[in-house]
Amino acid sequence: MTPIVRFAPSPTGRLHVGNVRAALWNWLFARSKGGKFILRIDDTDGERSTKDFEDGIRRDLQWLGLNWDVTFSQSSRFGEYDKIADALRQRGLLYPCYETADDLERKRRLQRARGLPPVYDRAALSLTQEQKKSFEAEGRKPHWRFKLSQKPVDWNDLIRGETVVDTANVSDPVLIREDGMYLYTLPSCIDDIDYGISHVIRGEDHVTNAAVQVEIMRAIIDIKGAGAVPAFAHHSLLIGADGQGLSKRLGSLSIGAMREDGLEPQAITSLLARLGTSEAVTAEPNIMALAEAFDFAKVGRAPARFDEAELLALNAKLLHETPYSALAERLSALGVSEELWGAVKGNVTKLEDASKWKQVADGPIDPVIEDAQFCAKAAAFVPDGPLSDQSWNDFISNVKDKTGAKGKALFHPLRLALTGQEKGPEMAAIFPLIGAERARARLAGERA
RNA sequence: GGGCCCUUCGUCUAUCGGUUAGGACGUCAGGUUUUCAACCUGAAAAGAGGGGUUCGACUCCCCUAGGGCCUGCCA
Repeated sequence: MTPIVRFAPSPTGRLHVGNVRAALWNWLFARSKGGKFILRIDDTDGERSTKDFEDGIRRDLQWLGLNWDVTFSQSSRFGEYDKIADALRQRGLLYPCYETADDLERKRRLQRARGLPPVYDRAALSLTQEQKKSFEAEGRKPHWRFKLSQKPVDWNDLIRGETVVDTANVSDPVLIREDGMYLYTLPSCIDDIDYGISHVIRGEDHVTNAAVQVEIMRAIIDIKGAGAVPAFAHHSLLIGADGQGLSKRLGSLSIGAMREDGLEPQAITSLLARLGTSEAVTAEPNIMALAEAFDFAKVGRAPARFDEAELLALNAKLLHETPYSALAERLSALGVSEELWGAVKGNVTKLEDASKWKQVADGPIDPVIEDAQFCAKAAAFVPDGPLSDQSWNDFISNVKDKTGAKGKALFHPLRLALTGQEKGPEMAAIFPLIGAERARARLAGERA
């Protein structure tokens, strides 16, 4: 049986590192097993969902290389949800409640104050027909809760192992709001059954939900007379480099922001695929290679730290290892030649850094003159005509002979004058690209 | 407040009662580059604390501390 998995974002915000990790692991698992990856847009909340967010999510996933086999939106399936909801009502598994949000809030506070878990007391279950009618007569609309079994639900989680959640400690979930809008819970369960989802891979913030969903899915399977409860894999969530939860600063960790910042998608997927696993994090230009090594057995249970500095370092490493041919289009758009890339790639963190070195090669830049006399003397030894690979060596030997400078005292002032930078690529490689004329001018302290 | 999960080098982790506690990234050192970065090689670096159980605990149990998550008419 080949797996069918889904990533189900709600289009109420941008994709960030946290939900991309879930998306990526779903994708890697599907691809490693020759399965299907479904992108489902959970847009039952018509007020908060926007087309812009949906488009953004699709764009981000595509940019990362996470292509999908099937995609659909929940808003196109309300008819299906209505059918199941009716069947659940008939079976007494979906019952109307008339408490207001304030009522519920008050109850919860009271329970908490008494040291009790804030679980819904099912008061609505003992409402008489007359009471319900009088609520309706007042113009009150019910919200609808699913009646849980109040028994332990267990499953063998692919990451967490044997997991048990006692639904006696969980409130009967509201499936339909007072205004008739579906919460994500029921549509998600129906879709997972209808689309034959074999594995639900997501964050551990859904562990309790899983128990609830198992019960709902069993009811749906019973109604339909077909379908199967999927396997679950709940991974730990990411925390920040400071060891604290990520939720507060998710905005800056959006994939869109990273793209705009000039990061390579492969750096992001390389890090997120292996962070929190026993697999070493390496710069992996080919996302399929990540899929081949993917295995739930390698996934740890402790929260893993996401460090932007690590991502940046990985981005640099990736670029250092990438040949010109793979980047030709983007580099030529920056006006960076293969020769220049070869000389400077070891000194870039982001691709756009190559522009800085193009500027150094083509000018104009302001030289940094440490020792004007020394630089002026050196200028006299810049060879004439086009410079070659050998030119730097010839030049430096002459300067050394005539000035007596050597080592750092020799190189440092020349590097500063010629490139304006403290550090950079090997001078022998970049010297010919700067050219004799500009080199003389810069050594004289002129902008060139 | 209640529930669930977690805690090994700075970081991600291996170990599934007996190991010189291994690897990767980072750090540092050396090499190379007649400088720096890059690159190559090497080194330093860890079982949160306290109790048990055991001939023997990183490993099993309990407590403490710390962290994450859930506890919504959000997802």
